[in-house]
Formats: sequence, C-alpha cells, structure tokens
Amino acid sequence: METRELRYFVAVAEELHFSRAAQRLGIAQPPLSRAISQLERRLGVPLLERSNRSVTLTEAGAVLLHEGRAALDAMEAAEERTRRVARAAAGQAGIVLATKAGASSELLAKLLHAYGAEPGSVHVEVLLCGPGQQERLLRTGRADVAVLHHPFDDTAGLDVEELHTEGQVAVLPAGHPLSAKDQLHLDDLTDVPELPLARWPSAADGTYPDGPGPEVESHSQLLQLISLGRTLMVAPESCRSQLHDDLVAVPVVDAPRVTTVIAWPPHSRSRPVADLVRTALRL
Amino acid sequence: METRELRYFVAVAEELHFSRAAQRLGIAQPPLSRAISQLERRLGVPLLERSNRSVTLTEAGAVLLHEGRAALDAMEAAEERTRRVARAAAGQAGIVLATKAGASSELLAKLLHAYGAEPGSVHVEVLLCGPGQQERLLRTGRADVAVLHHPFDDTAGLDVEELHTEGQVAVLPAGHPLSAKDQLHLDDLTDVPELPLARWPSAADGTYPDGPGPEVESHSQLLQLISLGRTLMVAPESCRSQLHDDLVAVPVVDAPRVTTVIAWPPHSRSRPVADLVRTALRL
DNA sequence: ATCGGTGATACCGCACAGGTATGACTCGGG
DNA sequence: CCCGAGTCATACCTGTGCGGTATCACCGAT
Repeated sequence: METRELRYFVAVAEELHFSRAAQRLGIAQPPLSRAISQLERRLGVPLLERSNRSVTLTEAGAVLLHEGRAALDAMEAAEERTRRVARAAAGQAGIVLATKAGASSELLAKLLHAYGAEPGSVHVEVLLCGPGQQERLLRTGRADVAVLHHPFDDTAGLDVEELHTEGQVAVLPAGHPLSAKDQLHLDDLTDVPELPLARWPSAADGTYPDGPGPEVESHSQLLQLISLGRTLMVAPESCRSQLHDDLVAVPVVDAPRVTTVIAWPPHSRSRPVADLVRTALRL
Repeated sequence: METRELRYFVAVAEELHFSRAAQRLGIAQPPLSRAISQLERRLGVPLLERSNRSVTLTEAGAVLLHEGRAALDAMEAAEERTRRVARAAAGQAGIVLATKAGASSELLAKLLHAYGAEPGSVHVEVLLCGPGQQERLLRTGRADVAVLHHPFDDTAGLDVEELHTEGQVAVLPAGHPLSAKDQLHLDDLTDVPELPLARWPSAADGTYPDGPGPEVESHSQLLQLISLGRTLMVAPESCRSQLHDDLVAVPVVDAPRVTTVIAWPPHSRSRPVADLVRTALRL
C-alpha cells in the first residue's frame, strides 16, 4: 500500500464525499474514485458503502481509517525527524518540547532551568500550542518531547512518566455567589445559566460547537471573560499562580485529578530527550 | 514520502550495499540508485555516505532507518488489520494471540479457558512463534495481542499489563556436578566448557552466530541436547512443569527476574482484545 | 596492468496517475 | 411528472516516471 493511496482514502473517509475529498487533495474527482476502488481491489475488501447519495464507512474502512492515520503519522514523523536531525547536526542543535500554552508553566520553568544546568544539555525549543495539539506534534515528528495532561490528552502509543498530580479548581469572577463557597461539586457548575461554559474552536475545522457560552480562542481571552462575569472554567489548581485578584479559585472536589506527564515517542533514541526526562523525574 | 521509496531506503540501509539490496527488492540496481538519490534530494538530506567501496549511514540515515522501520510496520499493520477485520466480519471471527512457543503454557491455558467462559468471547487463534517474533507480529498487524516476556522482548510502543513475575532456573542434565547444587550464580554458568550455550539462528537472515555451542532451532531440540549433556539453558522457573526426569532445574539467584506481560497495539479498539486483557488481569 | 566489483549515468519503453468529458442514478423542486 | 442539480463511476487521452539494459567511472586486489 502506497502512502498516496492511504492519504486519498483517509481524505475520503473523513469527508465521506468524493468531490470534497478530491478538492482537499488538489486533484480531480475521477482519479480519486479510481484510486479508491483500486485500493479496495488490492486489499480485497470493500472500504466504503456507496448508497443513495451518501458514502459511509464499512467496518473494515473504519479500521483502515484509524490504523491508517497512525501509519501516516509515522511516515510523516520519520521524514520530519530525519530532516530535523540533519538540521541539528548542521549547527544549532536542540530538541523541541511541545506543551499547552499557559499550562504547568511553573513546573516547566523549573524543568528547563534544571536541565540547562546539566552537563551536556542542548538547547530546548519550546513550542506552545493549543489543547490537543502537542500530542499530534509528537506523533508527526515535529516535537521530540511534550508535557501533557492526563486525562485530557491521549497518551496511547507514547512513552510517559508522571510528574505531578493535582486537583482541579473552578475559576470564577470575584463576587459571584459561588465564589464564596470553600468547595464545589461539578453538579454545582453545569447549570449556572449566567456563567455558561466557553466554547473552543474544533481542532479539525476551526468551527465552534453550538451552545450558549462565549467563543474563545486563547487562554487570556477566557480569563478576561471570567473577569467580566460571562463564563467560568475548571482547571488544574496550579493555574492559581496566574490569576488576577478579580478571579477566585474554588476547589472542585469531585473533578478528576489531573496528572502532568512528560511524554516522548516510544522509539526515541535521542540522548537529550532521555536526559530531559531524567531531569524531570528528579524534580 | 512514498512507502516504496522508504522500503528501498530501508533495504539499502540494512544491506549497506546497493546491488544486494536491489536483488532483495527484486529490481535492478540502477533504478534503486536513482530512487535513493531522489529521496535524498526530496528530503534535502544526505542519507548515505558513499566512499571507497563501502556504503555507510549518515546520522540522518540512521534516524530514517529506525523511524522508517516503525512507519513501514504501521503501514503493514493498517493493511493487515483491515484485511483481517473483513475476514472476521465475513464469518469465522476471532482474534490472533501470538506467543513464544513453549513459554508460559500453563498461564496461557488458564487464560484461554477463563476467556472462553466469558460471555461474548470470540475464537482466539494462537500463533506460536520463535523468540522475538511475537513483537513483530503485533507491530505488523498479524496478531492482535501477544504474551511477551520482559526483559527479553521489546515492548516499546506497545500497551502492556503485567501478569506474573518469576525467577529463572538453570536447566542441566541430571548427574552433572552443577545439578547437585541448590542454587547457582550466572558466573557459574558462563564458563562451563563441557556445556556451552546453544546458538539460535538470527531472526534477520537465519544464519547462526559463531561459537562453541550446538545449533538449535526449536525448544524441544534444545531440551534434548541438554538431556544428552551437550549444553544447558537458563529459563523462567515455570518451565519446570515441562521438564523430563533426566533434567534438573537449579535456581539462578542473580539472573534477571522475568515478567510475563500481555501486550497489544496502543490504538487497539478491539472489544475482544480488551475483554481478553481484563480476563488476564483477574487471574 | 588487468580484472572484478562497486555505484552512477544515459537512454528507452511502458505502466499508471491525473485530467476532461460524459454517463448512470437519485433526489428535490416547480 | 419531468427537469435540474448533484452524486459517484466510466471512458479516453496525455505525460510523468518507474524499471530495465547498456555502459561508464572509480577503486582495490592480484
């Protein structure tokens, strides 16, 4: 199976629409149709169910979509890491660490400081990105190591070490009745009509889901909207250090505990990554 | 990057010889040369160092070899699992479990029996294979779940659960002076001229490494050679249940402890695999 | 100096990816 | 009830590029 065929199939399987998929791939629709049927013939397995004006995945198609995404990621990672290693060898070496913008900043600062003091340490480029993006950067080879947060990020297929576990707090505008309490439950927060949960853009297409909450695209926007009394959020308690006086954090006793982990691709043979992880575990 | 290019590169990187690699790939040498230089040009990175009569990997080439193998495995796994899912849907369903021939047979029997009694259990095809092969079967999609042994098998990139930990014993011919002891150290076993360690064929090319020990290709051969007083082996103590009277097992106190684990690919969404793992953990 | 063996280059033919035009079919609207 | 819009499939053409053969340039051993 060639990557081209697999890319084509993944596009169709995601769009469930040949013409749109062809447009996304930058080719015409007929060659795409042909490529897919050829793939089905070669595998000996029907992947798509073409019925009245709609395309759906067969069971086998669903499997190929999943496994195929992982395989394409691995191909991309191989290519990307090869390029990066050459660039590193050619001068300004370094590894790339990906982390969610605004999360675990204190821990990260300590880690980078400690690692920088190690003998043989290399330059660490920090890549801040939106939620759920770090994991992808790691899988596609654009990052060597990432700081993730269980259970929010998917760590399937990555090697991880746990660094820190903490509870979560509700961040509320000062003066709101709920902010006077000294602890809360999740049920207290789901149905607060005047503070609906904010909506983030979908990672896939950048559109916002429906709902009453305000649309946000960054952490600072969200904090400002809380200050303005328009929404609330639930976040790991370490975020307290970044809150202004006009925000109040109240522990949410039944929210899932959040574990900060350091993660890297399972086949990594990078010495700097190993050093960085060892340093992180000593903190 | 197309899988064809990557397959070509991996072949050359493994052989470090264009003509042999071309032969292995079933193509002529000139197209292979061209494909590799084209790959290097596309990546913008030299992968191979061609100097006086010898080909060596550059640092980038070594990375691409490693990452590329994983990527090719993932591609193969995607293809294989898709085929298998279709076959399973078409009638005789089932999952494939890979394990080393002759290892953990008791545990495996208990597991299969317990799983078979579960509601909703499917047929489990057991694939016995040589040492170090299970892992590959799992990575390339020919198996859904495997029973592996730490630290012998590499579990990087697989999800695992530990099932059982045990020490190791030396298996000796009855009557040999060492068999009279009630415990041994590894040092006692490395330099026993009359019982040199047996040699297994290499997984890569099937050739035997050099050495004084007898060549074997199966567990039963090895046991017979021990009976004949020609070699010895060190194995997990659970192998005792399969030994004849003319073999003696003596604990090796400083041999690494062996952990039997059940492993599956990290992206598995197979319900039967999850059930099987859950059953295994209850044993 | 010669020969065997290395990888690179030159050239050719054919398979196949991709484009355009069009068909078969299904739905919705006038 | 038919027409038009929209779906994916088919037919045909074209050009790229993969693979093969022949050959070269280079190096080392004899």
